[in-house]
Amino acid sequence: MNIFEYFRKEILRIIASFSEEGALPKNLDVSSIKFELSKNLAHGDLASNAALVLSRSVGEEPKQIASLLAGELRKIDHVEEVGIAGPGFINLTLENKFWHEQLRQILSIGAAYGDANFGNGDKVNVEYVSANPTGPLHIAHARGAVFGDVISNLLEKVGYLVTREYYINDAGAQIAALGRSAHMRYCQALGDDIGEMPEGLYPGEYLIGIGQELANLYGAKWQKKPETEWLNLFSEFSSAKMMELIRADLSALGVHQEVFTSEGEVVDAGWVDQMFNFLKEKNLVYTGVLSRPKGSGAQDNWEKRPQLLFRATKFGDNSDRALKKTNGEWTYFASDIANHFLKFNRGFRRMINIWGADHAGYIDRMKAAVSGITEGKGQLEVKLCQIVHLKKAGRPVRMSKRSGDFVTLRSVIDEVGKDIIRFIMLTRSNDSQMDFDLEKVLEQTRDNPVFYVQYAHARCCSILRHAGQHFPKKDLDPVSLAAAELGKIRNRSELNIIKTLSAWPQIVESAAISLEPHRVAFYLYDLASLFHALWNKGKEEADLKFLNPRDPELTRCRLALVESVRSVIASGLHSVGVEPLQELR
RNA sequence: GGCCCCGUAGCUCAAUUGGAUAGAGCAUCCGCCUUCUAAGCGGAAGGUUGCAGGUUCGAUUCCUGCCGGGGUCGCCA
Repeated sequence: MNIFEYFRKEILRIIASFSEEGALPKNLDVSSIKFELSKNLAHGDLASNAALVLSRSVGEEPKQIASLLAGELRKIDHVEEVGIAGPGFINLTLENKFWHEQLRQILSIGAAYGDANFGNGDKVNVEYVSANPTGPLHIAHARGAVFGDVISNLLEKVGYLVTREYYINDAGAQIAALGRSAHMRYCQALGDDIGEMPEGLYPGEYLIGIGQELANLYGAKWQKKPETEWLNLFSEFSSAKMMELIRADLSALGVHQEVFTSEGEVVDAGWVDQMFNFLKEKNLVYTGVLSRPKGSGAQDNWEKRPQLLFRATKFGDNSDRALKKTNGEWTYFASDIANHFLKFNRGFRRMINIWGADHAGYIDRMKAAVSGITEGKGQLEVKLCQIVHLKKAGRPVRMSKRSGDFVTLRSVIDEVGKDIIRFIMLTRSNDSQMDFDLEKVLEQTRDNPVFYVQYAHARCCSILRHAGQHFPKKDLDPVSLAAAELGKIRNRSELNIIKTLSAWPQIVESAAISLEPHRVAFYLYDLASLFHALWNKGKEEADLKFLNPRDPELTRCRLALVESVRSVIASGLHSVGVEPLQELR
């Protein structure tokens, strides 16, 4: 049980009974009342804003309400002290016994500690990466990949039924360009001198192998033929190959999506037509002319053109949006609406998309489309990941798309490993831009959070290994440690660690609700920091060492603490998809 | 020019979604290695949260207007 939830319920119960007696008004809005771990030790263990929140509707000073509530809070088990401070905060100090009991709980729940069930098994679709299969992934894709993946883990952890999804943009002009590029490489493999790759095609070396494969498969069959005869074949072949590559890269990053939806298949299955008919029926499409975009930019070739438009403005977008190109083809937007229409029909009312910051301008129209296509019953949330700048020793690593010369995600994985990439990607809020420095992330110092957290976990393991020399193995498993006489844990630093461990379920919950997985990374860093500090105290005060062969009872208490720290760090690392290390070498 | 994100300690970033004295790391200065891994720990110093208003018991957080940086702007995806 989440302790904050527990005390919240207690205070709500107290408020309700005062309402009943008439000491407080009835039907108070208590929704924003909460308990938190006190930031400042001088403020006790837990703090509540209850009196401040109620002040206005009750019509009394916060402090008066606080003292009314305080009298009852004092009667709750394990509450040692109730204080009123500042503008009217209620501070609880709890008996050590309460924290010992928390420790016992954490140990007996084990890896499931922090899990919750408020998702109620509701279906959520999380779509992320969704890069065009026109080339390998690079580091910015990794940010979205990790972000989406960890969001999914966290939502599962709190009880949602999550589907991780990748939407493959395997239709349209860019895929045709891929097919043409592959044809160039194919001709090259057959001995042609292709010279420079023409503007608009993909010059990257990754297509050379595909050209060779096509040459092996078909010989010279398509070498001199007109494009219309081979384009589809070449496009499909190479985009399929690219998807294999991308999936392998994702897998190397520890990202495994359950569903890969092909844009081409969505179109072929008629979902665009269905979507269009639906919108038409609801009078949400018309043929019209958009006004010229204002401001600078290369709009010199702009001219008035009637287009098939979706009434996005009806749902808050600031312009209606084109569904068909002037050549009669559906726009990307149209097939993306169809994709969301399909998702909704697959039973997802809640859809979460993770996009790169360059798609920010697309959010309003897509949300508008989802509102339209689901008649307001579906909900789309879009989270953006800001740009990642790849660096090496502080210097930018230049990536030129024109030459096709860029650092692939795969090469970064090979260089630093997936765990480091995953963790580093969570050391910034998704709204902040970030630098990814290939050298700094490998440093084994305190300013490398991955290392620092791993080191804490390894330290716990090391202590437990050493303990094995003094205790039989069966006495060291979490369950038997939970049975230890924990009353000997009295030191402030130790109790602080238990308090921090008690906040873990709340961290998971808030990270899942706000879709902000970086909170987990910061929490793990803080927990690791407390643990390292305690470890070091053992050097100054020998009786704070975890292992004390002369006092087996005390040692078992300490080991209980160590094991619970290990367990929560491991659980947090698993949530972010990082393998906890037993030892660092 | 419109829209979106960012602006917090010298630097890189947090801040439990409106809470108390705004916190970490790096860099600077001062301490700590016969150890359960010093790959670490403790302490000091560092702030008008870009600027100006507003909302209220209370604003880094919400609103308005500016300033600066980034992104994006009919048929590309």
